[in-house]
Amino acid sequence: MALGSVAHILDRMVRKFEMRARLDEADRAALYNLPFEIRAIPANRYIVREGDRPPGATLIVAGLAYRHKVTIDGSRQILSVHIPGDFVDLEGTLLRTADHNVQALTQCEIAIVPRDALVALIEQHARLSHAMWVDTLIDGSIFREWIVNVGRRDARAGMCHLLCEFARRLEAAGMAENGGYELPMTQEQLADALGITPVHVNRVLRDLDREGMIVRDKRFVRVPNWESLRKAGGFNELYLHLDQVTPEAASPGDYQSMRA
Amino acid sequence: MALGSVAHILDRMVRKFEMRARLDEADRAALYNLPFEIRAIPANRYIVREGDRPPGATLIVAGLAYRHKVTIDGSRQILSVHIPGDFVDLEGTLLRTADHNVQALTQCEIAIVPRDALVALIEQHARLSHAMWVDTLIDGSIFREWIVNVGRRDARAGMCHLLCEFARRLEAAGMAENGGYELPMTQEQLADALGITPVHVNRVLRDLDREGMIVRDKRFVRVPNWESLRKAGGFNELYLHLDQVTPEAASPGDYQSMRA
DNA sequence: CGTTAGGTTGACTTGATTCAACAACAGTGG
DNA sequence: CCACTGTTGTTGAATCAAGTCAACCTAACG
Repeated sequence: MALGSVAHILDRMVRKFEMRARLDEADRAALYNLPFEIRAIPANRYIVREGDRPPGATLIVAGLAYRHKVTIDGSRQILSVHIPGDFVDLEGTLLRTADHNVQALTQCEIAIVPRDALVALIEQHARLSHAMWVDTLIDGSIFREWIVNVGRRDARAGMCHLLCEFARRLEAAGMAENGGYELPMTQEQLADALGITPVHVNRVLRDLDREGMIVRDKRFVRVPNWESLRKAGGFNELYLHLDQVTPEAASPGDYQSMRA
Repeated sequence: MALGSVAHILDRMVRKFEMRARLDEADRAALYNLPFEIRAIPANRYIVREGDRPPGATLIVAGLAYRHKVTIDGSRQILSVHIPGDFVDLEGTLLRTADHNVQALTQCEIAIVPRDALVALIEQHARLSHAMWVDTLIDGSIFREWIVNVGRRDARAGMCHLLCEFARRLEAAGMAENGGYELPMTQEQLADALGITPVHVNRVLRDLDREGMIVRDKRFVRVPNWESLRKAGGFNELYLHLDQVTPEAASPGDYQSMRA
């Protein structure tokens, strides 16, 4: 994507896929020519519900959203948090039915791309299909790390890891100010992401704060010492595949601006 | 795949992808013409290590394998268990580096498909690329359910859920005898899959056995009352997408034999 | 036939939950 | 403008599910 071009609704999505495979002009044009319908979603509104058969794929254009499942006894597990540029329901679109819920974390703007247009796109553009597949693989990698986070890290380490992940992802997306970021999640939502209780989230955050691992101002989090947070969470960003380009792809430097 | 044909090394893989998208003769032929190298792997041998850059994709031909990660403090989390027909390291092949380990659970036979051949295949066969992508989406769905399992189910429910998942998957693959199956995992491995300790696994299994929820003979598990195990685990097989065919795909009934 | 991996059980400890109260704050309507 | 209300955050005390430690048992195997 040429620098200096007028910002477009789909820019973030296109930019992301350019990091996933080497696209040519036709690929880019095809992405930008996708039909879509923009919709504004207030915070906390459901975007997809388990069991839905959505008519199209949902792309986050602005705001944050999260996936979650609710168990039979009513407890909720948050599965991932998504940022602008992410498709959040390829499952519901390409598989038959959505197997989990997607809900707006903050106020969102979403673009709905009709299923047929998406299917036609991937049938006609092998590289785009490849890029989207790689994207799905990376999502899977993040899910795997979350299994580790809830399965094998205690509350404190899990929280540190989660904060590290958000920091790096928001930073990579240019959504973090220097040394901190706005994390618009309630403690209850953090609890549901970590598989613990809100009360315990509160205690863990308090302790991290007291020890100087983080500095909180409302929901803005600042990390004075990245290295100690990273160690406390056992965080290794390999699983985010932030530098992911296919081996054939762009020469080094092309995406440096994304990695600050 | 025509019934009655001579069994082929790649049959299970081809059969699986036929459930993921409607393939034509050329697609099938391309799959069967993939070059590969067969290798025998003893139980517990590593197949892929975190950080590896494998030269090709590994397909399980016979036996079981599992993915896992080890945290900084040495505890292990098992991420998934794989059966014949599954590719286990598309991550290492299509992304730059493997972000987790893959280890043989039992003695395995694997087929290694060179990376270039695989990339050529997906570039030339949109439907195959689609099928494999759908497969990755389903893997992701299973990972998500595992996040719920370790995050929001207690040890007992988690174990029941895990046993249900294995039952259904092995059944769908024709690897379960009626009413039971061989689960070749040690209690330590079950513990690492559930994010608990081996000692606790032992107690949970003992309790389930005493209550008549399961009947054990070595590692062969029989489920006398499927419905009660299903309820105790809060198991809903939607997430396995066992019936997954693309909407345009095969007419109903084609795969009934798989679902006993 | 000793060695080892896996399984089993009891006693004790601990990280996290539960319950319950209260504080801070934003929004809403009289 | 303030009282009212609901959501989110905070803290203490009691309880519990799961972990830890340690002993011992069993079966497989070179």
